[in-house]
Amino acid sequence: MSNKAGIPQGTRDFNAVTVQKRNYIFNTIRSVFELYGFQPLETPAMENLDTLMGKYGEEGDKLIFKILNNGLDNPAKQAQVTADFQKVLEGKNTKGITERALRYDLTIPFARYVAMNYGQLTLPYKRYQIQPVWRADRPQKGRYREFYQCDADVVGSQSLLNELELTSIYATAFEKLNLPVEIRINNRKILAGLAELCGGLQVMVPITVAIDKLDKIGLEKVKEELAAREISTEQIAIIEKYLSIDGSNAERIDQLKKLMQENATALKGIEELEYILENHPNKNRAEVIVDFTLARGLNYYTGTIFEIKAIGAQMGSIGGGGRYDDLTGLFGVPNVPGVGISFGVDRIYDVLEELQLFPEAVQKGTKVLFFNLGAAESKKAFELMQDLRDRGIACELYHEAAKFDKQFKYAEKKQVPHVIIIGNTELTEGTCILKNIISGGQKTISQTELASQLF
RNA sequence: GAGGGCGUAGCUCAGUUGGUUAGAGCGUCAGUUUGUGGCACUGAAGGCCGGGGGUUCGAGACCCCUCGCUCUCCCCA
Repeated sequence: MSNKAGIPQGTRDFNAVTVQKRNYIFNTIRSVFELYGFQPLETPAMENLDTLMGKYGEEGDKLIFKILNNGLDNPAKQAQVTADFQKVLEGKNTKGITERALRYDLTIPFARYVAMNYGQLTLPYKRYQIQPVWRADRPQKGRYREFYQCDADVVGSQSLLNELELTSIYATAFEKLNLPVEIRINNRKILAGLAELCGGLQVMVPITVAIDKLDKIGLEKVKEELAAREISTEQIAIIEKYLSIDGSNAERIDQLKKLMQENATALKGIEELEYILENHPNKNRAEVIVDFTLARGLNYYTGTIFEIKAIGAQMGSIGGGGRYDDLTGLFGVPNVPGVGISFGVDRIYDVLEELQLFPEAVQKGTKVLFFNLGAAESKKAFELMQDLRDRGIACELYHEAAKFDKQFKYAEKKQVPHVIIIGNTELTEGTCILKNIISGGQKTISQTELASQLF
């Protein structure tokens, strides 16, 4: 096996059928975004490394794909490059070696864009963005190094109406995709309140990291992890109570209120949560479930957080998002609140495939194949084919004069439903044979009749 | 970052305790069949058995290294 062809780990080629199925997902989500008044935005595949570093936590920084600078082999710069590379070996980033990176998500580039164009934007600015992102992760099931995100964010508005809209977008889009999901929501203020009860905001991150793992590692392991992070026995007891909250949404909120007592931060979070539960408009389309153990990794969230779980499929979350108070502050424009959601298209694809929920009509291709039975015949066929194309019907003429056998097999493999045969006889008579590949039936019609034929 | 599994024809995979010329199905091409496909039959092409080293009279198989793919954990969509 010489020169084996290959593509980078964690990336994929998409064949015709796959692209069509993916477009079905993209188009569905895009149409819902636009229905809710969101406008498209596209940003470059690469960003300045500075823009991305430090935004996704320590783990995230390691997963950013960095782009090597050009011209490192320039002999004149050799001493500097050698010194810079030494820094890289020590684990430091340096502009001498790399100053650009592939985007890691769509939210930070969006924040960068808002900061750069703040004066020109009509606020609140509602944008959607559908583009690939790259992560230097170890690929595995449902995890790729190149994958698409579909984000919708609103910046410049504190209003909880935005949360209602985004909840509704989730419900509507997944209903259109015919995919049953549960929308889990929580509020970072509740988690902050819990942290306040357990020693202060500085323990919020370790607490959220630990409780986020509850359904994976179980209560005992979570408690062990908390203890390892110097959280006292009484405080762990509070967290245990917090985690044991159960029942319907109303029951859960009730229990939480008792636990949180007079904590103002938590009460604010609960109030926001209740508002969304009471007012979101598409209750019949998807279930919204309060999940106090939901934390989400990204540390810029400050209010409502969302996560989407497909019902009946073995898959991690297929979407998520939340509210952030000050995303653009990192780029010099403070006090711009926002809230956003994201759809994980690649995972949605895998789930739709697993549950066989793609509609038949997604696959579309050539409708009519003209047989090629010689020079004069194919010339006429070409003419007639162009008329059909002008009517918007997808057609092909077989690429060379070949035996029937081959032309039929071509039509079958490409699942072309109709073939038109123009041979010697038909050419002189001004007719053509119209054959349905699926039924096998055929009829001879005049070439002029073809213009009114439906396919 | 940690740990499993797998690399044999274009694809999916067999290949016995190590044994002589490495197989099947699908696909491709040709023919049965120069104007009617799917089916069937016949035939052909197609392999440094991922790469390198070692053990052995002998390695696709055993050992070491290496590269690639895949899955799990961490983390995430």
